Amino acid sequence: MSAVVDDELWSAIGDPIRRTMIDLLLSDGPGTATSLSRRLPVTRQAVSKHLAVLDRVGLIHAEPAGRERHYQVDEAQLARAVAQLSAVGSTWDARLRRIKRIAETIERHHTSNQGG
Amino acid sequence: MSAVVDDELWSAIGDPIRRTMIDLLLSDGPGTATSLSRRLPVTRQAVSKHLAVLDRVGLIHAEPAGRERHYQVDEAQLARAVAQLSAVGSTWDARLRRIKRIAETIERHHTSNQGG
DNA sequence: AACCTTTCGCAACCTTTGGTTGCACTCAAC
DNA sequence: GTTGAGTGCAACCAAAGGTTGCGAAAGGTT
Repeated sequence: MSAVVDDELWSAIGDPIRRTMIDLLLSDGPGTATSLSRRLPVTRQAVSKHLAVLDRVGLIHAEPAGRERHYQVDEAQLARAVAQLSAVGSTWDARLRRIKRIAETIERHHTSNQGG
Repeated sequence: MSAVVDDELWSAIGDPIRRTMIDLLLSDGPGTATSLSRRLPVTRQAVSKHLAVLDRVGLIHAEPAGRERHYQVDEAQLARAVAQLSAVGSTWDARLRRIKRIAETIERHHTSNQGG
């Protein structure tokens, strides 16, 4: 019954640092562990681990460039992630609406039964 | 530059178990730690801890009923969470589209410069 | 009332994950 | 070839998710 989501993908974007990293890669273009760490409140090594996580689920991929490793967002995979976000969102949204409708129905019953 | 999201709220719904719990509470109505644990792959105590987390960020609230504690979703707060999901989603979506447009522009340049 | 069952909360403990520091290696530039 | 920036690996720490074990409270049964 629960929305069919890829837990790996979700937990990858569930971390606030990783979300910010994706944000940075999208807004500033490809970057390295070092360049990203300069714009984040954690060390290069921590960033490196996060990059490994994102790489493992395919949200980003690395391109060796000399002594550097340039990471960039995999657009298709991120699009999938976005789709899952909106899927879960709309599922909950629909349920909330249904609940609200039922609540209103009950409210009406009360009103008609007990005369306000 | 990153989407303005409530990290507490995000990390609350970032956990797959907690997401499923919200799902269950929405689809089956209010439940207890015990009732939820029967439908989840973790123990009652683990569920109890998750309920505490969700309660702390206001996504659910408890109602003592005899020896039981009935938890139910706070609709307004969940609506806020859904809004944040879609906010992040659409931010990324917009950036992806922009990148795609730029990529196509570059593609066109190549085509016109190198003549195919 | 006494008893048994269910549900809960607390505490101890283990494992994974995110974070840090330290160090050795590589590649580029001088 | 030396120096400097960027990487990767390893050890170590703290917090989070999970488990078991136990004792307490509420409800049903006899």
